[in-house]
Amino acid sequence: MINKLKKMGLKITPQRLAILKILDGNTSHPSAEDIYKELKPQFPSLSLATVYNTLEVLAGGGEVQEVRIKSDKKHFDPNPAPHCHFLCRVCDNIYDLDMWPEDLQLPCDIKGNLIQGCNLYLYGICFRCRDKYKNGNNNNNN
Amino acid sequence: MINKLKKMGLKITPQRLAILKILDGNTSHPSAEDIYKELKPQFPSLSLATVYNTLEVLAGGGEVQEVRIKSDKKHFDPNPAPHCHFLCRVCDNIYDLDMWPEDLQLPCDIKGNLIQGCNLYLYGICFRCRDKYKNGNNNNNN
DNA sequence: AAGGAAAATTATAATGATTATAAAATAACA
DNA sequence: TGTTATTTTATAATCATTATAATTTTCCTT
Ligand SMILES: [Mn+2]
Ligand SMILES: [Mn+2]
Ligand SMILES: [Zn+2]
Ligand SMILES: [Zn+2]
Repeated sequence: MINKLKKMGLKITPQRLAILKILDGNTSHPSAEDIYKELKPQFPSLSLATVYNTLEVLAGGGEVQEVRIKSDKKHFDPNPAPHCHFLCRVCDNIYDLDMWPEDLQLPCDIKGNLIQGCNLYLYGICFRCRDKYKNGNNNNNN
Repeated sequence: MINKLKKMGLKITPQRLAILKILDGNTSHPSAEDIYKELKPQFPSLSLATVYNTLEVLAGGGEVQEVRIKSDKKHFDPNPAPHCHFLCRVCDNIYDLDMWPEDLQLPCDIKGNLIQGCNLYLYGICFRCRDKYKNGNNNNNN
């Protein structure tokens, strides 16, 4: 955790450690504001700009990846490896999906173009929301 | 062209026809502002809001697709079929790439999730820009 | 062809996520 | 412990997109 910051030549600060701690192993793909709201109680002086700055530098260093599956807001993923993201249009959650086109290993060459990065975004209805509909609307437990 | 509008129950206006004409067969993936700037000389009264409204209704009707390969701006594509987009980090152009994962035909089911839509975005250096570098910087014709 | 309702266009303001700025605080090194 | 570069913070600015409301236009009916 601390190593990630040192590796990038960044100073260790409580704010950065807290942000990294939230991200570590997190598969919920939080936005900058999500992280800010989660930390604000423990860090009353925390600034949203600090969260943005930290996420930007982590992304620039390849330690986290930006997920731009929604049109209005960026989300962040501590797993920097290219993998498939799925947005459920019903519950609005972003999920990892364990599928990746075999013929797309980076970096690669496609018709003379050098492919260095890739995003695969899927949209639909997650199995949880499908199940809810399947069970009918007679029991309205959202 | 006119049929697309009628099919969607929209009124035929000069502005909409002009926007559709620009889009027809266009593979440059223009933004709303690109289209606005191109039309403004011929339509001095044209409002940017009209361009946005038209693109939104066309996208909603499945006649064009939004391309969100850049983080700051939406681009539009008259080809509504899912296909692969590639952003060159050098020239900043968006290109179509003729590749699509075999195992991803829509709609489909992945682990219980219903997949209805998909975006595949690639990033790198296009063959044109690679050629320029290959030929060295001694002839500086950008 | 003229009238009129509904829809579209326009100018303009509002929104909201993100980025920039500059002063104050802090981390890390000697 | 002191010094300096970095970071945090509060705040303002940016800018693509969306909302609003008045004006204009389409298009169906007469
Ligand atoms: Mn993920
Ligand atoms: Mn395209
Ligand atoms: Zn869901
Ligand atoms: Zn290029």
